Order: sequence, then structure tokens, then C-alpha cells
Amino acid sequence: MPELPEVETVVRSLRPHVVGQKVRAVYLSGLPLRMARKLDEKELRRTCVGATISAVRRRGKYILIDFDSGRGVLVHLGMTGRLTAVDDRLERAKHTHVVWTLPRKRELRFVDPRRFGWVQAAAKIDELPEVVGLGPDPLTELDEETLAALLDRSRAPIKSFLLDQRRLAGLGNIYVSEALFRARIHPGTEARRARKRTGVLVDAIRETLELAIVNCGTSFRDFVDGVGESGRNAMALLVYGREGEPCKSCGGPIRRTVDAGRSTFFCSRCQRR
DNA sequence: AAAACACCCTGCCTGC
DNA sequence: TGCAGGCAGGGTGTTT
Repeated sequence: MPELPEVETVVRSLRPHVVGQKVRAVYLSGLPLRMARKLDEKELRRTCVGATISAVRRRGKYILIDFDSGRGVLVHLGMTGRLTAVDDRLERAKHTHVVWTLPRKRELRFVDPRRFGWVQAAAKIDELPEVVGLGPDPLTELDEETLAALLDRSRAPIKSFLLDQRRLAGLGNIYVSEALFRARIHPGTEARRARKRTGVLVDAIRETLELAIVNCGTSFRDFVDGVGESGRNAMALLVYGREGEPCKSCGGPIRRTVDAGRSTFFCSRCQRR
């Protein structure tokens, strides 16, 4: 489900409810998550129980929870993950995999029906391979020069290029379609051939993500923020999910193609090969 | 080395 | 009303 704007929305809405709070206990469902891997229960308890949350950060699509001990917890929402701070009297949803018990009858809960998400505690979460391998953050670390150098080195279609988290961290299937439409670049264009449009692409990516953050993310079905609220960005989407509907720029029909099992939406008039 | 593919899961929607 | 099939915004490991 969640891409950079959704993860940013979760982080922002979660902060006031969890930062400064001391974790009393941790519950785990025991079921395996991403890639059928089991969570490291001992490490999670060692890190969290009795420790106070000092910060909640985002890196790409990962949520990083820091504790006063210096240790931390990495959370990835996968496709259907939710991380919410709620009253403990609220019934636990089906597929609740991790619960952190907080003071004043509150709980931080990780719920993930498809179990594509991930939760991991470590002494230094910034040094976990998942985090170290991430490319620059499109909102804070991306400049034209960096992207131009990356584009030069790749013959992959620009769509799969932008989806690769090692190059840029945070774009997913929705916002790639949106950003490419804004930049008027056809999704099948070879990355290196989009080089001349680097500046336009950087701006398009930023505008796309910033608008989605202002709207608190795109909620089709699953996505909610840190307190259970849906986002409003679905109505602001220009191409994603709009197959057959008129292009907001030229009026022509929005087209959809499928590659590697993933939909791509674009306007064949506005986005020429 | 880079790109394409299968796979990890459940839920929801469509069509019969 | 039931059931099969297809589809979904994630990442990873393996093959080509």
C-alpha cells in the first residue's frame, strides 16, 4: 500500500502520540512476515521493554522508531500494513502482529493482513542492510546532478528505474505513474534517454509527493495514518486508476498497461516515447 | 551487471 | 449464495 507520502503521513501523525512514551510490554502474534521470516522476538523485547521512544523517523518507505537507549525498531508496512496508536480498549483487529503497550491505556499496533510488512529491532537501525541499501530520499536528498548520473547508467525502462529503491527511496507504483505524467515522459522510455528531462523529472517527483503529503496520502482501501484516518489524495490523482477516463491535460483516454504484474497508467498523447 | 520473473500472503471484487 | 479466478499500492531471491 504505502509509498513515501503515506509513510510520511503515518510518521507525522504518530509522533505526538508515541514520542516520550515508555513501552511496558511487547506482544507478538508469532506469525512470519515478509518472505515468511519470523520476527526476532528477543531482540524486539530487549530493545523496547522499559525503553522510552525518543523519535519516529522515515527513510524511503521505512519507519524508524528510536529509543532513548540508542537502539531502535525498523517498520515496513508492505502492501497492507498499518501502524497506529490507539486506546487499548479498542478491539485488536484480525492480523495484529505486534503490539507495544504504552502508558495511559494506549497501544501502538502493527496490523498486516498480507504479511508483506516487516518489523525488526536492532542496536543500530540505520546500519541495517535494508536501510543502508536505500538510494537518496526524493524530498530531501535528491538533486538534478545525482539523478542525471543515475539515469546515464541505466537502459531500464524509466518506470522500473524509478521503482528501484536502491536508486531513489520512496516511489512506488502509484506515484511513479503520477510523476511520469507530470514530467510528460512515457513510462517505457529508456532511463538514459530521459536524461535531458532530468530537471523536469526532479520537479515532477517533488510536486507529486508533496501534493500527496498535503493530502495525507492515497487511501484506496487499506491505508490509514497513525491514528486511523484515511488520506484524501485519491481524488487528486491524475492518471493512476483512471483507465479510459479523460486526461486532465488533453482530454484523451488514459491508458493502462501491465508489466511484471503491475499496472502502469499514462496518457499516450501527453507522454510520447 | 542489469533486468525479468517467481514468490511471499489475505481480502475483495467480478463473473459464472 | 457459492465458488473460482484475477487483482492489489510491497520487497527479495533466483534466474537469464
